Amino acid sequence: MFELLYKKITEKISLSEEEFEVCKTLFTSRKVRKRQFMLQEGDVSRYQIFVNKGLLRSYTIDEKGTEHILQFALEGWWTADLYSFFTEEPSLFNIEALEDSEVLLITRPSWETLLEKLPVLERYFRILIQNSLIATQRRLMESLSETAEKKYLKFMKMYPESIQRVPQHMIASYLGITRETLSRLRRDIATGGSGA
Amino acid sequence: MFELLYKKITEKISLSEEEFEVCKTLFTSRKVRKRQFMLQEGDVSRYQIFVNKGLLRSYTIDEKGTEHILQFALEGWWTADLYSFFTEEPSLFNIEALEDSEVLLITRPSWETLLEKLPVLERYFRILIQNSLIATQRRLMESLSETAEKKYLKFMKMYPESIQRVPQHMIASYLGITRETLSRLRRDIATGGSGA
DNA sequence: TAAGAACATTGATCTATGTCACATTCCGGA
DNA sequence: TCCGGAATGTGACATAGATCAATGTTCTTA
Repeated sequence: MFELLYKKITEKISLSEEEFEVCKTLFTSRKVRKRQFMLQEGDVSRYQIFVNKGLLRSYTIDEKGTEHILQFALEGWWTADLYSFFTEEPSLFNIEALEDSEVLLITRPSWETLLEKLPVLERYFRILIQNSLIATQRRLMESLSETAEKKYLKFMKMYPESIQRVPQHMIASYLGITRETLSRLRRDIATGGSGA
Repeated sequence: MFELLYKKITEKISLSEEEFEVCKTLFTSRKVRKRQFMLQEGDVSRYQIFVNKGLLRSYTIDEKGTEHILQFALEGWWTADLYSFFTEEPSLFNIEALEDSEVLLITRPSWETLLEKLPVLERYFRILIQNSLIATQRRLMESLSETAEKKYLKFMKMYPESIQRVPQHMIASYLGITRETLSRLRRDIATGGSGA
């Protein structure tokens, strides 16, 4: 149940199995079914979520009712609304399972305890968040400079696995284009397209 | 010379003046003139930059030659190309002073030393990067969902006067619109506009 | 295993914003 | 204090992608 988390942590920092025992006492495990919500807009994000198995997405809905996906979270990834988690303000995000999944949850108080007992985890989370920031900055720059087609091609290269598991209209929503546009540009790529 | 840095750090974590002495030995100070570059595309980002005084911007240039501004960095802010800084790969970013400025620089090796000697700074940097991630995620979601005009109005609300004093074409470039579009929507706001 | 829901495709049309070209204003340095 | 380049403004036109509407396809679950 905790193997993946231990593996992920020790990829970034060194942590003995004895130290890791502390983690086991502070996380709780939960199974979630496809389409089940871990967080709904307006609620406070009570947990940081580690995905043990399955796939989640976090997204907002704008005034027009259009969904915008911030993140897909696969096995071994973390997700949460960090702002809401730390400030306890209501969240603007929804977090929903796209497949039957298994997650590890940690509450804010447990998380504080964890960092007190294992301060070396500050480094782990710093690295994690740092990589996330780098990726988000890149995505922002690309969203401002690339055409819809290039964004899609880069996404496919970057996340080949997600392509198989996520419906197209959600990929469109992640890329900031409509499902119709994505459908059309896929057709164009498939026919004459770019390669040949 | 180090007062602002000390103030900024102790806003987030507690650090005695004695401990802070270590910092003083690991940073170097530099004055930069307006239009001077701290980093140019293709070079490795050798420093993390703390802005003591003045204003910098970091930006990329796409294949069409269009500039896209990732960040304005005011007094008390950090900037760097984190990816390049940590991987030592050539950077895709330029970092340029928009005013005569004064910065504190820390190299990668010094930064590693700093964290070894003062591990409590892991927490400081974690919090810093976390806030940056939250802000970048919000900016990304807004760039996907808002009109040019709303993005501009939010920008004006969000940022202090000093940033609003940067040339308009740079604000346009930060918002991901052309200077012509910004010019026109400012006219529209000024005349009939939104308020009245 | 059938019916409804979710998902994908396609055509016609619309629109916000980009592009290009030129005029005007502003500002820093000799 | 004047010059030249940077910055801004504006009109005419182009276009990527959105929107609307209809149809076809594939899950899923009772």
